[in-house]
Amino acid sequence: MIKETIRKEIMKILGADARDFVVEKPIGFGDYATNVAMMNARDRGQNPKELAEFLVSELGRSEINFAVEKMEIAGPGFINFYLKDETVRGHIGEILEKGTEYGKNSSEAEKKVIIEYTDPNPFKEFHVGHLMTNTLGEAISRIISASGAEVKRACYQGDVGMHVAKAIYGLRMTMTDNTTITAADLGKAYSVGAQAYDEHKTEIQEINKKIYDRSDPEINKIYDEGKKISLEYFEHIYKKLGTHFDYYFFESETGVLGKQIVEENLGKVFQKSDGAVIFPGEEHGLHTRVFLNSEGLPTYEAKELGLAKIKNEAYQYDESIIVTANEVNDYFQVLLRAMSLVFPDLEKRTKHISHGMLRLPTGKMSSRTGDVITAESLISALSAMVMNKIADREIEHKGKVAEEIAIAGIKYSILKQSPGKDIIFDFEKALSFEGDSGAYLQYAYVRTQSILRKAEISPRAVLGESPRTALGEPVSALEKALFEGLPNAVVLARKELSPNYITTYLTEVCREFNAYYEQNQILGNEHTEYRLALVEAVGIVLKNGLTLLGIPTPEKM
RNA sequence: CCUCCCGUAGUUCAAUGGAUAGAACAAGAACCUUCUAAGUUCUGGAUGUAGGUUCGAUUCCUACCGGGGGGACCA
Repeated sequence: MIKETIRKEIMKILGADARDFVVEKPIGFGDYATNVAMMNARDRGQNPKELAEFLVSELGRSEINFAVEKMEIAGPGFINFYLKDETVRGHIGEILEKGTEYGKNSSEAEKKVIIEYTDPNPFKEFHVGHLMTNTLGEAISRIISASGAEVKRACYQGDVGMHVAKAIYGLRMTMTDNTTITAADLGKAYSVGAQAYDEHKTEIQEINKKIYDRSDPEINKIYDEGKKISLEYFEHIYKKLGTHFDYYFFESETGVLGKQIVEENLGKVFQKSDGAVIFPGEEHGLHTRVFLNSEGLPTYEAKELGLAKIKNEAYQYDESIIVTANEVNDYFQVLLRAMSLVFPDLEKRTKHISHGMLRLPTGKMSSRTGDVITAESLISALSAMVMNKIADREIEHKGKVAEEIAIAGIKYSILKQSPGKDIIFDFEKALSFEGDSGAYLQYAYVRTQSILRKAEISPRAVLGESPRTALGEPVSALEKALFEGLPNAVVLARKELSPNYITTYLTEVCREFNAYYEQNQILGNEHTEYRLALVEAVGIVLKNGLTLLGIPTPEKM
């Protein structure tokens, strides 16, 4: 990329001890700009403008001149680089050549990354919170893959514990002997069990124990079937969401190992306290947490230590990323500190990132009271409204398209924000499909494909020719937006683990494309060949970008 | 009480320490005999308060105010 070339040439001039600087693509001040002069002037006893002038004259003799038309010094000492028209237009050809590979890089070709996300619990609902984790985790997985790393997706599921006992209690109360369990029954059963917990505590605790030791054939049967139904149901959702997992880990597996790890480090890392085994987080400026409860059972904390080890045995990762809701941030701090003492080599490679809560105008949700919005009900409610809107259009597989638009609406609203903050999900706005929304991006893509279908010549035909065929008109804002935009956004999104850089960029491309579309007739004129190439480039950028976000791209809508 | 996160237009969100703080919705005014108007163009409107660091602060530091999460046997 030109950006890297500029950086490299500046480093050649200044030497390796130069202070860090950025080369970025600002809006309205040339095509690329750098703050290098301001960053380094003081060290050299110069003022920023003197240094900038020196750099500009040196750069004037460097290889960037193949691409750069002129350089200007502006403001307090920025250097603005104006690219040559053929550089910008030449990039359109590059986009077409690379096709589905455009936007990717190979900076992490040797790296192995495991990423854990979604983590729904069998016997409970797959609710909108899981939808958020899944959307973010899937997007990040794809973005890391796009930088060349090998990425394995992991899902960690709580198949034992009180929530399961409650659900089984509820199932026994609500099911008659000869019915088979459905996924919908499980959510209801959990709610029944949770509400009955205060009155039937001992009975439910008894069930919990039997789940662990598998001593009761009737409970085993309900448990095995319920778990199977749950997991099948989750797969059905994953298919809708366009996600899949390479590894499934269960609490029933991590618990045994976790307990063992804690016991091995008793007295060194962990301490006994009030009959439980704790990690004294307060000594580290955090808070103290229980790892083994007074009955000797591992808590989630201990299980997580077991999980880290199991993950590493399953896949020798260089980096392990765990995506959760931010309500467990403090807990993860404690856990990672404990891990740094038990498995320092694993802790160094582990990173926890979190997202905010999805808040609905109706208020808070609770699976305990059954007052949840499941992912599926949200998707189908939105799909129905989309169906209504596209009722009189001639589209094949209308139901599928409607669902893809609905999912795009949800995913877009999650991925347009920087992760970590709560999301206020407003049905009305997600459905209005005006302005920045999933449908806005999909619609722009559909427009590109519609034009390409109508065209009688292939835009590939212009590939071999010089992009100068279009020199009769000035370089448009659209062409500038396409120049190296997606690869830059991918690099930034990877570095910050923030897909929203890609979302924002794609929205900008769409805005420019729609404006271009209004002002310029694509088909049937002297510029058609070049403009078609441009349209195809827009289509490639949108398709590749949306795919990285996990947002589907229908061909018609 | 302790601790972590967040305060940006009326609303929902952007902004890798940089230049004139970007969008969208809502409000007002235009544009469909032209490649899908789920679109485009134009007009108003914002960094909680007080300090500090810096050539430069929405961004970093301190205090305060406001909102949310967490604080030993759930995660």
